[in-house]
Amino acid sequence: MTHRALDTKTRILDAAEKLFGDKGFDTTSLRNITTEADVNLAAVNYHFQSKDSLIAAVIARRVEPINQKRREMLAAAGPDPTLKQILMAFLSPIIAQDVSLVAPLIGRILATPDVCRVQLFKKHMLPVAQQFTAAFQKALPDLNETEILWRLTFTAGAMAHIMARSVHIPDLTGGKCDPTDRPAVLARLVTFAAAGFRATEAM
Amino acid sequence: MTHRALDTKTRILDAAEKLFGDKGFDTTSLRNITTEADVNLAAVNYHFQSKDSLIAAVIARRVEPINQKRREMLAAAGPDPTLKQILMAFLSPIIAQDVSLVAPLIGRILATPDVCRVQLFKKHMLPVAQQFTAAFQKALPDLNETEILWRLTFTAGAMAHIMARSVHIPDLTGGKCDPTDRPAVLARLVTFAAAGFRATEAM
DNA sequence: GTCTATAGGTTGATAGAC
DNA sequence: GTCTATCAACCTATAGAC
Repeated sequence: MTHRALDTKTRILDAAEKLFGDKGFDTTSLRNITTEADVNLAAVNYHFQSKDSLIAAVIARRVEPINQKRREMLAAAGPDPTLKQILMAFLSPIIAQDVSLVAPLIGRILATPDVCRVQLFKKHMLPVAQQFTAAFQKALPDLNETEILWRLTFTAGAMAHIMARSVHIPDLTGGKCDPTDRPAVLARLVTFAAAGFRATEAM
Repeated sequence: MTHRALDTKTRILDAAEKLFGDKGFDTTSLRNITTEADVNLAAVNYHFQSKDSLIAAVIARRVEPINQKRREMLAAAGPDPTLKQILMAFLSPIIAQDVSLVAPLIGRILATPDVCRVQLFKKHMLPVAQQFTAAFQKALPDLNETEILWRLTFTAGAMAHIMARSVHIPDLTGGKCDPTDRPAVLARLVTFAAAGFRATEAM
């Protein structure tokens, strides 16, 4: 019996999550991961079959709880949620994430077209997106579905961007924007997106 | 004298731009590029010194004209541009881009933290961002600089997202959103962002 | 300027001992 | 389950002939 806190499989997932977030999926080699996790190189191919399967496992471990939380918050808002409640249910679980470690990973997923489309969007995100589009339609009956889908895309893009670049935002804003204050970021994005969703064509 | 339409250097830049956009900077090898460009492997190290220099050259070739056009549009709007004019000057040159070939590349740049920060943002984007922040402050005197920087970040994120994922948006929206209709996309994003910029804290 | 050839290093994945 | 050792393929970059 070893005195290690976590088992090998978890150690690999943790290390992979960290490195994928820092350097991206392609740049991170299995050797980088096993070194960081302090496990043997062959262990990754024993517990997971391939690098692609490992990527899928890393993503699923973080995305599924977030989507679960999204569904819970949307359900908790009752049968007729307000625009702000819907946006909170969609954004809060991913932005107000406990660890700053998860943010870069999520950002990488959303910013990498190939991995994203195949692994995440088609499997994890599409049902959630449909559920939220329906909620938006109910809250904004004057907006047609196409318009809602566009504005949801814009909102998801803003979210993805502050996730992906959370480390660099202070550098780019002369230290004026602090992305580590998650509740403040969330409040600002909800305000911004809610106004965007309520915009009328004529400006 | 060869019958080739373009010289080797341009052929390399074109091929690199295409492949970087499709597969990302790290995944694309110099061999991929020279094969696509139908030039010799050593040519890339002759005309550019290294892969990093090639990436910088590919980025600069597209980003500089866009930023130039942004400055021109902002100046053309006069000394007191409206919010919509500022947003148009910022978004139009990058979104209403002629070719659909450029969109993935721009998306990749904005989605890759490492290359982005070093190559693009610090060199190309920071002066433009400062110029536009000043314009926003003049148009929205009630908004403090931090708030403007956050909302500009959200807007840039939405822009980056539709650039990076322009190929996949129809797939994710059941064909309802068509990102190839650039003027329509631009109009929608300007409407969305303008409302977001005008939002008041209390919702 | 363009080519071939190759050095020197890294990668993902596996075979087989323990 | 964990290890060592290794394969075959790939990479960037360069040296040197033409």
